[in-house]
Amino acid sequence: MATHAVEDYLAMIYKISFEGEKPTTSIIAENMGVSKASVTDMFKKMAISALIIHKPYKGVKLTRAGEKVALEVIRHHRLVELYLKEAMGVSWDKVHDEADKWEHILSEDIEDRIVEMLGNPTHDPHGAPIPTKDGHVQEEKFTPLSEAHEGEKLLVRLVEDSDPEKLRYLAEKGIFPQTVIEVKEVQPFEGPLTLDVEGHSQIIGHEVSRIVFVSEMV
Amino acid sequence: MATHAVEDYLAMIYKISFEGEKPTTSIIAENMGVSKASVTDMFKKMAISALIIHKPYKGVKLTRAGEKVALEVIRHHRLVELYLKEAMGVSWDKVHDEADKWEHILSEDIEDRIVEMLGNPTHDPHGAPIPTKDGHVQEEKFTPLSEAHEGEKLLVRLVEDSDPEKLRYLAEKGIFPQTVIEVKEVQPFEGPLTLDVEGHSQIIGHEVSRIVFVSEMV
DNA sequence: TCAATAAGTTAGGTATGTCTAACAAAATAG
DNA sequence: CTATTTTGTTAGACATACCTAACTTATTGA
Repeated sequence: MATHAVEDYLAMIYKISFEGEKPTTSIIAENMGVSKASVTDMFKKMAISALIIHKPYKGVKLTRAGEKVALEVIRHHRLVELYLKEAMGVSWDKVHDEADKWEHILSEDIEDRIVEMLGNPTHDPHGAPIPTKDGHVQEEKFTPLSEAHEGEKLLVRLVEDSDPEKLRYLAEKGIFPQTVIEVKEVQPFEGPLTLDVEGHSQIIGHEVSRIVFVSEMV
Repeated sequence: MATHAVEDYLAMIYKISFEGEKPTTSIIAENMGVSKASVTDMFKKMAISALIIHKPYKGVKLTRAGEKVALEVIRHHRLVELYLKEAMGVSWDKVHDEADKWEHILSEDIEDRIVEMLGNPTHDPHGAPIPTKDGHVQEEKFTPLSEAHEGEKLLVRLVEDSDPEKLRYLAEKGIFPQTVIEVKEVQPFEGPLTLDVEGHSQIIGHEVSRIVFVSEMV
């Protein structure tokens, strides 16, 4: 069994890879908030356990075994986020930090009960897909709202979950997954966007628009 | 902040003391499933942190600070047990082991939500009182069913929660906290007890009767 | 009361997961 | 194409929480 720390590393490697970055020693160190030396040690251990393959300067690759552990942790995380929101009424900006703790102690039994209570959910409160029990996800790539153009009618699909401040801000503006927004105006030089969010005009900054991912309405 | 291990030691010391035993190095080692040397180390650390006072051969005493931590962990444990049973439908023989994991990661926020959802509960599914947030419990002493006499009409008040097998067995017999039972026959030499449990005649062994605690009906 | 037993501690070790400082190697840029 | 910068590793520590084996101290029972 992987330790909590190993689970965290594997999930992070998965996430970084998914985002199209190379999970190198430095990048993982940066994202995990630990020193590069610690990452070197961990990579060594995880390579011995056949969870990753490490090529210095090229980054790390999850083996199928490593990927399975990563997806299980991510499944736990996203299920717990949704459970906290739906069953316990925790606001969506707080569920991430709680889920970081719960993801490691969730038993099969409780996992199954949560799944049943939530009716086999497919996505967490931020729009991220929940991996299946047998270790598969179908992650989709969406466009950041920061790259939207005037006149577009967009469907919010996913919001990055790690910054509570920004999530609270977006909640105030009425921006959640499944919200339909129309882009009224895009100011140049990374300027603000004027949106129509369910009949209300909202102006948001470029910075915050980068964590909102959208797809075009058909 | 106390580590998980320290929290476990403090809760165990509280429990052992409450049961009238002296929490000595050996007894804690036995109950925690660790070596005596480990307990010596831990006692030293906890004494430095002013959580306990240790007098070799005399046992350990919780300081008020230590007691508060112990009661907080126990509060978490018992609240989670009840939550798992009431809100998630987990059977009472399984809640203990799950709660052992949850008790250490429960945030104030989630704790408050659980309390609210359960309507300020006072007792866990085994009949044990839930300490208050400010660190007080009013634990009551009950008589083990193993010491009951023929003809007595008794109210089940508490069942020890650590043995799932026995809990499942008792559940089959319909014996829970608040169940009324009449003692029909007590066989000598630690023999079986014949009970009337809500109109059904039940025979249980002496061993299992020792984890059931009762009070007399008025 | 004093020897046997039980209880407790010390010394030295292991595993996990961190760190800093020094060093090595690869990538990149002029 | 080599010098600088970036990236990565090694060496040596530290904290937590364990362990066994050896030793010491207190309790107890004959």
